[in-house]
Amino acid sequence: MSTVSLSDQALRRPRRLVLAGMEGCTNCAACEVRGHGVCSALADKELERLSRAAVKVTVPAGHVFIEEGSAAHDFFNVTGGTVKLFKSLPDGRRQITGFVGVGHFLGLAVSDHYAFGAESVEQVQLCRFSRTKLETLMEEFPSIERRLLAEAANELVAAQDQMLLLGRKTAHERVASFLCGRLVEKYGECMPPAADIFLPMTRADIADFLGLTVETVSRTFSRLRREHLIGAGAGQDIHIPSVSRLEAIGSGDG
Amino acid sequence: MSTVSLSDQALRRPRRLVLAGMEGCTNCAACEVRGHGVCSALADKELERLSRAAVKVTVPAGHVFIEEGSAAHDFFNVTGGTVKLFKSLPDGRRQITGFVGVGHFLGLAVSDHYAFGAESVEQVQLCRFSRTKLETLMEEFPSIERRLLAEAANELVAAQDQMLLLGRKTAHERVASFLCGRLVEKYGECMPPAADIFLPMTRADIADFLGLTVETVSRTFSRLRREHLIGAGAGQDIHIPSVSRLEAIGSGDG
DNA sequence: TCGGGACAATGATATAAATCAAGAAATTAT
DNA sequence: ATAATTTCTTGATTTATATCATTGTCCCGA
Repeated sequence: MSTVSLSDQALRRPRRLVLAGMEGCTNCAACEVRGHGVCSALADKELERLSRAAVKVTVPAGHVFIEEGSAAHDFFNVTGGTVKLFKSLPDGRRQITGFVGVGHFLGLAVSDHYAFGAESVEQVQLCRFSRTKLETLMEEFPSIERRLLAEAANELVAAQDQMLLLGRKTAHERVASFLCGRLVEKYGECMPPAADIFLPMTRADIADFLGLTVETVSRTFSRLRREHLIGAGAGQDIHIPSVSRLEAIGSGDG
Repeated sequence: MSTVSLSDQALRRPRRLVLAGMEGCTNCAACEVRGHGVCSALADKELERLSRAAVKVTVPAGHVFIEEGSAAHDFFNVTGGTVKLFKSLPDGRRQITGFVGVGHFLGLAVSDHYAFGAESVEQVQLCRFSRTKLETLMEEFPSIERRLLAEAANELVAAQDQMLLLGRKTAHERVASFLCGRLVEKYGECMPPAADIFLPMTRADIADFLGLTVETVSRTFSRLRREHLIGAGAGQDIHIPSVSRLEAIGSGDG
């Protein structure tokens, strides 16, 4: 049995998939049991092939493992930890385009160079495939392609939400949206009325994700605290007494 | 879904697609001739099937043909004109996530409701498919799936560029990036040293795309004119005397 | 040819967020 | 533990862009 395994959530990510026939696992026990993370949407034979083609890698916190603009040889599946994806301007301004967690694929580049950089936020586990191998596998097993299409469609929706945030929301709304996003990441569809979240990233990362400065992010957290929209405890652990109130703020209904 | 935007880095747009065997067109003469907009990456037999499954629709300028949040029954391919995709906040703030032109697919929704709205900028021709039919066709012809994956990957790159623009660029840089994006749309890889473009959208649309106000967009055009980065002629026809200088501004190297 | 309505440009002023500056916590190293 | 860093918070001030207000320009229909 191969020791290399794709993340458990790899194929269960998108709650509802784009197209018929992709309903697959959205947390299926089967995946858990098999321990390979690639869900029932893929046949066992395909799973075998994927697993054998992957190399497991561990990246310590704070390491850039995809350099912006470098040759795009590999394709990754996150099996542990959180990764930040970013783009930069020549003078150092930086935009984090997303935080991706367990189960996400990355490296679906358009050209033969990565259009973005990737850095580990915490210690991260990855499954690495060569892209040429992935192409071969896709030829053989179209279900992989379907899985990637579903992932891409989900990311596209997230990207559009983020564009609305960056283009039109206030700092207050941005931070609220961000916290709601983390809640979705943690709870998916079944959102509790109150919740706690852990933020592995720094204020600076949050600022670069929300198109703000560290100071504004910090001030906004303080304001949310003052308004009792988040609990008093500072730092990385955030208590949210009323998820719905926060959602209202984040979606501009505040 | 959203396309376009194509700022700075997006200059290395689609041309080369994600995966082997997807080289196909993004405006190929063949498509023009065939008149269905579905590119050469698809075999003739598949094209036949797609064409027969599609209904051709003409939408006059300024019509919303996808209502935000409405049930996602259909899937479209743009065969003429320009479409704007957008998301709104309850109080009317709006973000245009992309302008999409001939050859683009749209409606690759994640759920059974569209996450965005779509409105024609000019008179638009569309091929409409039912999504269920598309699913059937995809089962039969995996190359369609591959084509959609390529499109989605391209849009994702464009979306990341747009996030960098919205989160970190100045008004000056945003407008320059926007113009460069239109140039890429028109000329693709082979960019002339100087060029003219026609902007079918209003200043208000440009503002909603760039996360600015109409006034700022107008002022920025005036500034670019004053700096001789664009020609003196006002309105929708823009002359760009030095494409490379504009690109430098747009990519933050100004 | 004229007149009305949308679109665009420009000026004056307001403001949200950035920048500059300093101290307080938290983390890591010694 | 204690020192050295880094991260976070808060305050004072500046600034880029938004907002408000006005005028000019381009269409299109009568």
